[in-house]
Amino acid sequence: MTRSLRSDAQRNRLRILEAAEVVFAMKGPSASTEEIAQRAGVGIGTLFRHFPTKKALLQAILKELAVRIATETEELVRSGEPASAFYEFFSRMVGQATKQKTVVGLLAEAGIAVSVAKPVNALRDAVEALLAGAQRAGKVRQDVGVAEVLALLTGVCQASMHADWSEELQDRTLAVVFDGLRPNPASDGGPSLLRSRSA
Amino acid sequence: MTRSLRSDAQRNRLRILEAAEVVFAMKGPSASTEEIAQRAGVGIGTLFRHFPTKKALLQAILKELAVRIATETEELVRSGEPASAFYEFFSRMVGQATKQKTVVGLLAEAGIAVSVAKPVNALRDAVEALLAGAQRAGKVRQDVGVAEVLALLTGVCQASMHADWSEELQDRTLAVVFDGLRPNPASDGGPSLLRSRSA
DNA sequence: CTACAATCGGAGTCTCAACTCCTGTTGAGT
DNA sequence: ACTCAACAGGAGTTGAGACTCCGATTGTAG
Repeated sequence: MTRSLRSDAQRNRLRILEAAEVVFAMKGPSASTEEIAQRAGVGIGTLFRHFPTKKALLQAILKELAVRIATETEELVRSGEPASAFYEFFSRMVGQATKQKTVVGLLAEAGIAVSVAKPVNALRDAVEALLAGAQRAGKVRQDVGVAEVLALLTGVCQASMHADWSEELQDRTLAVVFDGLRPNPASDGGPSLLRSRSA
Repeated sequence: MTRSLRSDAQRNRLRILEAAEVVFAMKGPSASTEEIAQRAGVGIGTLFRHFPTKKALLQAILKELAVRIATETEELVRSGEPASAFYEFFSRMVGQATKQKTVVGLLAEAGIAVSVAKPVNALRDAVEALLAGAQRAGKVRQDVGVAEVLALLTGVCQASMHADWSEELQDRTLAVVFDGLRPNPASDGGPSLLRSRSA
């Protein structure tokens, strides 16, 4: 298998990971590897020794992020009220996106139909559980699925990241989305755009 | 003022504009100038003679797009039913974004508080009129403003562009947003996330 | 038809960022 | 303490894309 790294190598690997997380969060995936190396206090060569390509480094960060968020989300699922948990999660996510540009990329990957990576799937599953709970509690309409939720989440995050919204605008926008997600007591009669879920 | 260009120069300018529109629409703003020049059937030098920087070219395209969309939108405002016009416009916009990557950039600019360019402001005004009409017709709740609408529109467009959605997912997502935008007959009582509009 | 200024074209420059290579250094087993 | 494979570091290579320069062309005024 993989023999354990020399102590200094371990330390540097960690430093690089930490630096990359910060830099990618601030500047997005287009941040330069040199900046990361500098922030980590290592040479560029060292960075590429540990992560053969920039893409590999980005994926490592994304994976870590996915695990952290998935864990948080699972906790939300478990501990307590499914009613507010779902909306809480949604808000928190959007709030982070403004500063954590990485989450947007992450969500985009989660939106892809069949994700290969396990942590991303875990995140998707956690969101699904959250949604299911809120639906059982009657706080989210029955006819939406994870796909739409992820889609909405991605959209709002991306938009809020690009043009940085005021907190008020963010709240207002979320309020509209949330109202759309809530079950509508007066939904009998009018022709809905929503076809009933077939599968 | 500006003396009229030589005939061949006019022709080339047009060709470049057309080519740029197509290429930017397909590949987004990161498309290379060389590809545009090639598609237009002119040399790179010619391209940069007409548009001193890539940015200038992009802005020219964006401006044109803004004018076209603003015009269409104004027509929607004028001719007929304000009720469906608003939702029609929203849907159409999202539908285009998948293939016209340029519209996303355009909307992002429109979201900025004080836009400098006239065409962009015209677009914003047209959307505002559309919204006002739909609100007067009772088809959109009173407490949303252009800012939120533009924000929502941008978000959904960006998301649909990035991961290309199936048509069904697109419809479902739009349905949720639309339901959020509609006035809620049963909105008395429950604590709403929406603070009443102050200004 | 001629002259010539406006225009064209594309090889070449410049910049920036990912990635490589090789020399010097160091952790750790003996 | 000694050895040496593993590792660090950063100058240098490579590639891509925006932009420049100037000799070759061409529209058009006279």
